[in-house]
Amino acid sequence: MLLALQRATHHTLQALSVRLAELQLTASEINVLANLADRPAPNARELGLATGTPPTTLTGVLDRLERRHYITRKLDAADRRSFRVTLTRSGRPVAKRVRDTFREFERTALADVSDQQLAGYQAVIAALQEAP
Amino acid sequence: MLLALQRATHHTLQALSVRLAELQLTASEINVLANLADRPAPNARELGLATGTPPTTLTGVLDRLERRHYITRKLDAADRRSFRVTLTRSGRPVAKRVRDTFREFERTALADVSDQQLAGYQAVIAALQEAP
DNA sequence: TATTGTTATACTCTATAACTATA
DNA sequence: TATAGTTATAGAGTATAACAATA
Repeated sequence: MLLALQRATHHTLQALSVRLAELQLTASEINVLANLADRPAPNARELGLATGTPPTTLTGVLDRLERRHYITRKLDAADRRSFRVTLTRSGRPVAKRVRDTFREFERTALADVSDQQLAGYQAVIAALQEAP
Repeated sequence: MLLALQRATHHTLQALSVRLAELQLTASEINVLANLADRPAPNARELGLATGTPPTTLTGVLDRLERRHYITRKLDAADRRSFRVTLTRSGRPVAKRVRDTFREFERTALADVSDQQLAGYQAVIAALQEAP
C-alpha cells in the first residue's frame, strides 16, 4: 500500500519530467514553477510549505531558477528578513507550460476514474498526511 | 492533486523514518528491508522493480546493508550473472521490525477510512501508475 | 528571543555512460 | 548480441548545525 504510493509518486514525477524534458528542469524546480503559476509572490517559507521543499533545498532551487532568469527575489518591505518570489516576463510562460502539463496529465490519467473513487483517494491522502 | 500526492509520500517516509530512527536507515534501505521481509531471496533486478530503486542506487544500498551484516549476496547458480539477496540471522529481526512499523502506520493512519474510500484510492494510484 | 533565509558539511539519490562477466 | 550488476562522474536533494539580519 505504501510502496504503491511511492511508486505512483515516482512514476508521476517521471512522466512529468519526460513531458517537460526540453525545459531541463528538476522535479523540485517543476514543483516550484507549478506553484508560482497559481500563487502571486509567495515568500520562501510559504513556497517551501506548499511544495514540501526544505529550506536548504529551496535556496538551491531558487538560485538556479534565478540564474536562468525565470524568477526574481524581491525584498519584502513589510518584513525585511524575507523576500517575495516572482516570475519574470520570461519565466511566466514556462510556469504556465508546467502548470498546463500537470493539468493535462491529471486529466488523461484520471479519465476513467469516477468522482467517488477520486473522493476516496483524497480521503486516504489526507489521512496519511495527518497521521502523526 | 499531484502536489498532495507528493506531500503525502514525503510525509509518510518522514513518519516511518522517525519511528525507525534508532535503526539509522535511509528511506531506500527501509524500502529494501521491508521488501525482503516478505519475499524470499530476490535478485537485484526484482528488488529494484519492487522498490522503485534504480540499479545505480541499489548497488549502494545493498553495499551498506551488507557492510552492516543485514544481508548477503549469494551467487545464483542458475544464472551466474546475478545473485540472490538474503537476510542474515541478524538482519531478519531488523527487517521484521521495519515491516511491522509499515503495517502499524497503515493501520493507525487509515483507521477512519472506509473500505470504499480505500478502493477509490487504489484505483487512482493504479491509474496514475499506468498513465504513459 | 524568535524567525527568515543562507552557508557549510557530509551523505544519499539519481541519470548517464562505460565496463565485466555471463547468457 | 543481450542481460545482470558495478563503477565513475556529476548534479541534485536533504539533515544538521551555525550564522547574519531583522522582527
